[in-house]
Amino acid sequence: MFSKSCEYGMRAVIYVAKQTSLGNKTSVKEIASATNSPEAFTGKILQKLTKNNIIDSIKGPYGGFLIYEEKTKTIKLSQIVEIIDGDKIYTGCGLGLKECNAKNPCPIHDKFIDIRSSLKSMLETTTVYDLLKSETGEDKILQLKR
Amino acid sequence: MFSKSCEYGMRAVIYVAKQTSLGNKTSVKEIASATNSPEAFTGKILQKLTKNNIIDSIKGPYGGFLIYEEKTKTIKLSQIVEIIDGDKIYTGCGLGLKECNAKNPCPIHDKFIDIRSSLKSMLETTTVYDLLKSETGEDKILQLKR
DNA sequence: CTTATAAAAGATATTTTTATCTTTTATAAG
DNA sequence: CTTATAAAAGATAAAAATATCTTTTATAAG
Ligand code: FES
Ligand code: FES
Repeated sequence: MFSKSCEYGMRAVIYVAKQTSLGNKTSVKEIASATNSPEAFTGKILQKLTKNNIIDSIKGPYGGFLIYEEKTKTIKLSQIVEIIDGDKIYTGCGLGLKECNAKNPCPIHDKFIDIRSSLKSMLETTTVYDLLKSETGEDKILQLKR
Repeated sequence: MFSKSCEYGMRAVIYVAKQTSLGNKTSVKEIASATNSPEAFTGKILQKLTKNNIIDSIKGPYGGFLIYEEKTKTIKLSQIVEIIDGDKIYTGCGLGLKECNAKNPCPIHDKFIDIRSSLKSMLETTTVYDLLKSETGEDKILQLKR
């Protein structure tokens, strides 16, 4: 569904948010290890997310990454996906035609846009904050490694 | 959503089915041109689809690819996708964890499986035959190039 | 049997994605 | 000011996906 880069990115943001909520800044090394992602590559992705103002970073000793809780309420999964994977998943044709166009639909258009819309809507209505909150109770673990 | 190979494959199967229904066998060259796909690469994909018994091929003069109408009723999009892209799209975790497991769910599990299931179900309930039939009338064009 | 045609199979090349390594910049603390 | 730390930036490298080219096999027709 998503590229590896995007998966690493989403896992990283969730982990950073969790750590910030616990009062910790966290390093590339720690993020990569906690999310089971390659370290240097994760660094590149964090760079991109920082440039795009999803997370914040602080250089130097006692530095690291963080994202304030208030901000987690405004960051939607759709933003992370779009920054890393672009908007193909929201606008692209299921058969890979250059443009998806209801006026000139491909054979799977009607069925495909239902799915595509649900996905878009799910990503747009899910904030990082939502993911930190347990849905079933207080102690659901944030599972990011396996 | 799908790999380019998979997109080419779906477009090719739809085109072959359409041509068969018109009484024509069709060549790699014609399929590639009609679906706007790279010729040699499309040949490879057609090979794979033939081996997996999705379409039939005939070598030599007056040869080409075909898929009988009766068969189009039994071939689901899900089969084409699985042959080319594997089952990651049906079973994989949205965050890319090694396994998606409801007993040990990742933070987006609940929301993600809804989408994944709808997609799976859509692909499993859509046959190649369905795609050849107009949904709004008799003369909806099969759009495979753009 | 020979020739022409078209797919199958195999080998190679290109591009994109993923991953790593090195150098630079910022900054906290002594 | 110097040192240590950690991210940013830039340069390479490796792997996977996409694409092409060449050789082989099957077969229809003369
Ligand atoms: S035209 Fe193909 S999905 Fe809309
Ligand atoms: S565990 Fe991640 S989607 Fe199921």
